[in-house]
Amino acid sequence: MHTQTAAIAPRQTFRTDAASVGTISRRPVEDSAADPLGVEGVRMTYARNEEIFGEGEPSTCVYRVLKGVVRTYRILSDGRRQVAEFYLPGDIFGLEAGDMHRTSAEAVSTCEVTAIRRHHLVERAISDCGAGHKLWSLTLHHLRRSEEHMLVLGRKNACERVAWFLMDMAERIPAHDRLELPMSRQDIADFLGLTIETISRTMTQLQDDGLITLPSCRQVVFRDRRTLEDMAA
Amino acid sequence: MHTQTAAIAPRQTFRTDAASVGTISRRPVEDSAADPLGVEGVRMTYARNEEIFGEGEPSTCVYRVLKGVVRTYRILSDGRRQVAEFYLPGDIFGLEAGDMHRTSAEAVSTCEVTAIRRHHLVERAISDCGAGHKLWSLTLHHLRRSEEHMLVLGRKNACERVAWFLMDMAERIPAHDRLELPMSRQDIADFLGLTIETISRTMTQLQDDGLITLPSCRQVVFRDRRTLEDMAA
DNA sequence: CGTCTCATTGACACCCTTCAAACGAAGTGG
DNA sequence: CCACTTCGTTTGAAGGGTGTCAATGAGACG
Repeated sequence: MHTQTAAIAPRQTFRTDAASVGTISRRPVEDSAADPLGVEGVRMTYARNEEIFGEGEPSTCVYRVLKGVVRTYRILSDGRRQVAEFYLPGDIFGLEAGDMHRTSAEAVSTCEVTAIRRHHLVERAISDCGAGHKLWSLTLHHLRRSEEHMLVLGRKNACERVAWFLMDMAERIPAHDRLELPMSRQDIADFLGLTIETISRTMTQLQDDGLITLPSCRQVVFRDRRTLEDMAA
Repeated sequence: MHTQTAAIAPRQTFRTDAASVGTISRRPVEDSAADPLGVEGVRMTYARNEEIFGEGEPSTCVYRVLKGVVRTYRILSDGRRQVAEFYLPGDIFGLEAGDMHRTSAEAVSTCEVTAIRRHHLVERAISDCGAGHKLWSLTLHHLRRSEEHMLVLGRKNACERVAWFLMDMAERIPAHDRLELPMSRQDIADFLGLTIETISRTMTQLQDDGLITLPSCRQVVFRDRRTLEDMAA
């Protein structure tokens, strides 16, 4: 199944810990789950770092996150990785133009998803225009986010990227001036087109500047949202 | 109309030359033009660097390129610009999730487009599921390209970016081992997240390495496609 | 308490940017 | 036909931001 992931750089070794639990967690948890798209799906659980689908695999399902966080990404032959998006509970991922996945998807944390057969969705989109329109809107929304991401990757410096990331996550995981990061520094780095060291240095600098405090490496407390938002803009 | 483009860096001054011809060229050329999306549109011409729509404006139309090239982009308050995509004849642009444009669009060269009323398209998508499905596919295709672009911006060096760009353009503008670039170095730089100087230096280096020749700054002749494709991958 | 993984911090290198100047092509006017 | 201007491109020199390499620190777990 892993056609493209033959020669991966040493960094990706963390992925191996999923193999040990893969066969167990990949079984469906419940037979059916009602979905907001109006198509029945199958509930699945994935362990941390377990692959949900891989680049080059046939695109049979579309997924909706129930619990946990999922990342989609692409990798170059030498192991450089670009995380395209993080998907939080309620988010839908795995929609593809063709019948092959162009990105890979993995569980950032232990997570539950509903898997919806792609052809069920397409059939419904063809018969029910309302559902089709909803899917289109969803894709347009993804495209808009993707274009924003391109602006960040192409034109913003490390500080602005991190500030943007924190503001974006804070918006998606609402909590009063406090943010629990669901992903590692490496994930953030690969999302922002930086290295883990730069993420770390930038975070501590934001702390030194009095914009945030870091009770632990996964927790961020906002102390000056206004300035952060200005940096992120 | 230009709500967001108040304080732009000096670099954007080239845009002013469109103003002189804007009122003339903006008139419809023909009343109606059959479109592959099955909705009638109005043919328009735009001068080089003329704005087709701006960030923040209401999204009333979707466009199809007939002649010339269009760029869509976003800019930061200090003038940094990220070109999201170049649209060639046959391409469709201007589709938005909401009723407001999140990017701006300008004519790279003098160009003709068909403008299709957005609500006509949406109405048709709602009544004709086939058309709706086509629009969805189109958006998914854009999303796929956008994710590839993110990988380039986030993880590739200057050489790889330029090689990728040249290979991509060569694929979209087919001609035997020869490519006529429709856009300036500045456009390429802003598309690839680099500076104009880096683009120039990289191009001459590719020439020195025997991979391309540059008869003029807009013309590229491919001498070693294999190596270029390896760099681009 | 030892091990493992991930995060932080430091020193240094390098790729790309910045600033500056020269170059070339196209257009204009004498 | 030739100066002159203008705009875009090329080239050079120097600096800075981020990457690389390496060591240390901090939790989690057995």
